[in-house]
Amino acid sequence: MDAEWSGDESKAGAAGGVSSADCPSSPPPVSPAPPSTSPAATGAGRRRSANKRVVTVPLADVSGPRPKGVGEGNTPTDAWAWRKYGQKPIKGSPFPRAYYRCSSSKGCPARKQVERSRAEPDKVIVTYSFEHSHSEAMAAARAQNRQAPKPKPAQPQPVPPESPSSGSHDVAAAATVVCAPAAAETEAGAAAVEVHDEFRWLYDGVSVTSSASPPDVEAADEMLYGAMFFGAPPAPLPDEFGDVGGLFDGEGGEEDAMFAGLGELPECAMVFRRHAGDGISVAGRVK
DNA sequence: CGCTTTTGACCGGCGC
DNA sequence: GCGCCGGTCAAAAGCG
Repeated sequence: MDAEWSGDESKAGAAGGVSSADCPSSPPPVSPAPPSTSPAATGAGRRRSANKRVVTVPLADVSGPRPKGVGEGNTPTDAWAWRKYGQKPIKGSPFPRAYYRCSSSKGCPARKQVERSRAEPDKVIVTYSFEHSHSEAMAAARAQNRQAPKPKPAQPQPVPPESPSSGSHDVAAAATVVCAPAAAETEAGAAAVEVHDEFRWLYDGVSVTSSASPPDVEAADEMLYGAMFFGAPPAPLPDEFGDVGGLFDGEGGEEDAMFAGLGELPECAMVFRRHAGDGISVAGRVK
């Protein structure tokens, strides 16, 4: 497939070379986000040759499932608890990039970078590095325990982050998930407001407003992540999202217009997962 | 009290 | 060999 593999060369990674046009059922009328054009992108991203998953998600989505007490760590909608450990302005990009580490487990090597897409400010590029060395349930429990009291009963996590066969972590699979802004609305909901506050660094000029149903949001979340981490495309994403799309049409004045202009792309989450046979050990810095 | 966020500095890698 | 950039660590402050 056309997964953006930044295994050895993490260039495209955050540079923006992410395939923002992979939606099966949503022909992105939006500019396919010109990959190149980023000066830094070319010469940048050379460090850490670990495989990474590049995920493009709507800004709102990214900040949706975040109650409040939680830091932006939980940004990119997932059941894991993330802790921000750094933020840096990236050359060639008007938006800074935030660095997160998994705080669910102490020795979890999982990391992720969050940055807004240059091409599409309404989307954020989340780059995941390394897999979690613990089960999602654990993280979820932890996360919920302190941040989101949201009752997440059903939803049998398909499979733990661990690899299907190896059952190990380290292994980094690269996946490119492209979601339309519509999803954003879904998750946005009330979170959008908070998002704006906590994600101002991401928004940086982009106002997000919309209303959605939490349940749907979570669903989208699970699905999105399920695909990303479990490599198992949950189910009819387009369908679910399609429905969702219709949910947020009673609000979001500017946002709505904005997204509408984008082409109200339905929700799509393409996942290109791959296995990195080579054992990528956490290149920890021996300081 | 514990955890997370924020900001600055340092280190390492890559390109020229 | 030098410079540039990205990535990570560390310390301090704030909040729940």
